[in-house]
Parts: sequence; structure tokens; C-alpha cells
Amino acid sequence: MSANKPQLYESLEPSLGVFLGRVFRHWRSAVNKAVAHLGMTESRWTALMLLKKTGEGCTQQALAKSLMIELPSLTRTIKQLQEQGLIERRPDPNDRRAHCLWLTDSGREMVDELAGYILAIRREMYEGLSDEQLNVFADVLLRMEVNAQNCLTKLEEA
Amino acid sequence: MSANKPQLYESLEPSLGVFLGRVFRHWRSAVNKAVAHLGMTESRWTALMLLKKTGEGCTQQALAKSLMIELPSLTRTIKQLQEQGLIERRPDPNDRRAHCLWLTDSGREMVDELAGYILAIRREMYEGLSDEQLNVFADVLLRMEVNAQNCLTKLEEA
DNA sequence: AATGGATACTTAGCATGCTAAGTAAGTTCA
DNA sequence: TGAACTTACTTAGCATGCTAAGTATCCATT
Repeated sequence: MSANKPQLYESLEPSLGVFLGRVFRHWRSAVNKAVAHLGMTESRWTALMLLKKTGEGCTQQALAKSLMIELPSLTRTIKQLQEQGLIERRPDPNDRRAHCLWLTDSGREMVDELAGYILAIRREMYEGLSDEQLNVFADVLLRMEVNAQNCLTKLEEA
Repeated sequence: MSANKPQLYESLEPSLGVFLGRVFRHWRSAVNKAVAHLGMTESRWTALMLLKKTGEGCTQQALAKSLMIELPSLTRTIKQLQEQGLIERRPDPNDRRAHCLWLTDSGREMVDELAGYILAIRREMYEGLSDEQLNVFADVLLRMEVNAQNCLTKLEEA
């Protein structure tokens, strides 16, 4: 038989992960540039948006889980959002160790205002790509996330 | 007619870019864990590997371009690789501003040794995914990189 | 009730991208 | 030839992820 023909995906250079990181960085640059005039950055915007989605009143732990980042990474972001007057931290009535997070009124306005910018960038990112392509893409990304975690787990066991 | 049916890719939460970043971070964690015992990290490994591919003797500028990172980002990495004795910087005979980069013998050995680990992780990342899926995935990623750059350009003009 | 182990969070500091601004050297052109 | 750009690189410092280690509180069990 003939040799395996080279596949397009083998051309992702210098490696799949590096390529992923590259596209991510470019996307982040675009987001940061688009929302800078509002005093926002990508990480703060993401936290703000996920707080709304996760449900106001949730703990930092819960928000960190939604964001899939570690608690210490969130601590800094929360402090900044608080200083900007976009969120409030209130003591958890059931657990004196925990803090509940709430959007302020201007926090809610900010979320609404940001949504338009983010949507516009998303549209640009999807430009020229069909639903079919994007569905496969999403499917692969979802699977890769699982694969990466399995891989990490194996490495930790070893 | 009926409303548009929801597409899988719309479920990437909280947004496409955030999701990309997440998969990237998990991949990087895995790489870092796998090569830590060799004193390597993802960025140093990437630079080392790309130096071989770009061609030894290239300038920092040329390597930064291959890596698609900015010069200052590379400066730090190069200093570390030099301290580890994996690369050498020699003056460029044609341009006294520039430095040419060369792998040392142990640098070359390191590249060879790393290749196996990286390949293993790549295989894990691709687990359960077909060539067809991966080709679409690569196609989409390549397009998104272009889209992101166009988006950035527009934002800079505005 | 005391004790030992989780859990929620913070602080400190690393990894690695970026931009801004500085220096030295090359290039161009009146 | 000398002034004005441009280019190659460095330094400084921010953004944002991480882990390690510390504190306070909660819970489960003896």
C-alpha cells in the first residue's frame, strides 16, 4: 500500500498546543483592545460575565470552578473588580470563611455594555467558517480538554 | 420556517476564546509536568525546538518571528537557555547589533530527548479524534488566527 | 468537648505573554 | 557627510495563569 498521506493537522507548528496558545493570545489582545476604554481586561470581563451566569451570591470557590481557574488566580481579579466598584463581597451568612459575590448596579451595566463588544469579536473570529466546521471544532476542543486532563492525571500518578 | 437550531459551538462557554485558553493551559500544564525533570518548561522547550527548525545561526529576531512572539518575550527565555548551557549566542559577523543563536551539543541532545515526551502528549491530546475531525480543527484554527489578526488590525485603525 | 482533617480564602512568588521606552548600530538621502 | 529613520536588542513593569504555604473556620469522630 501507499504511505499514509500527510494530514493537514500535522502542519500545526510547532505543535498543536503552541498553536492553540497563539490563537488564544491573539483573541485576548483583540478583546483587551476593544474594552480597554471601559477600564476592562479579558480576565476581569470573564469573571464579571461568569458571575452573572453562575448566579450572584455565589462564593469565590464556586466562581473559580465556573472559570476553571484556581482560587488564588481569582483573588487578584476580584480585588480589582471590587476596587472598580463593579462587584461587592458580602460575608456568607452560613460560613464565616466564605464570601458571597454580588454585582453592583454599575457592574450590571458593565456586563451589558461589554456583551456587544464581545459578540462583535466572536463574529470576526467565526468569519468565513461554516456551522459544520465550527461544530466539529467545538467537538474537538471539548474532547481535547478531557484528553488534556486525563494526560495530566496520568503524569501525576507516575 | 422554524427558528435556527442551536449549534454545538454556541455552547463553548463562557466564550470561544476563553475556552481556547483553557485547553491551552491544560496542555501546557501537561507539557511542563512531563519535562520538569529535565529542567525544561514549555516556553524554553518551544524556543529550543523552533531554533532547530528555523535553522541554527539565525538571529533572535528571526526566532521570535518563528515563534510569533515579541522580542522582549524571547530575551528572557534565551537568557535561561544560555544559563542552562543549551544554546550559545555569537555575534553576527554582518551586523554588530545582532546575535546568532546556536544549539550546544547538550542543547541538541535535549531537543532529541524532549521530542519523545512531546509526541506522547500530542497522541494523548488526539485520543479518540479522527483524521477528518483533526483536519477540520486545524483548518478552523488556521482561519481563526487570520481572523484574529484582522480583528486586531481593525481595532488599531479605529 | 477536644482533636484531626477538610475547606475557603490570602499572600508570596514563579512563568510567560505583552507594551513602552532606551541604546547601539545600520541605512538613506539631501 | 551628517541628519533622520529604522532595526536589533535590552530593561522595566504589567497581566494573568500557577503552586506552595499560611490562617481561619467548619466538620466528623472519639
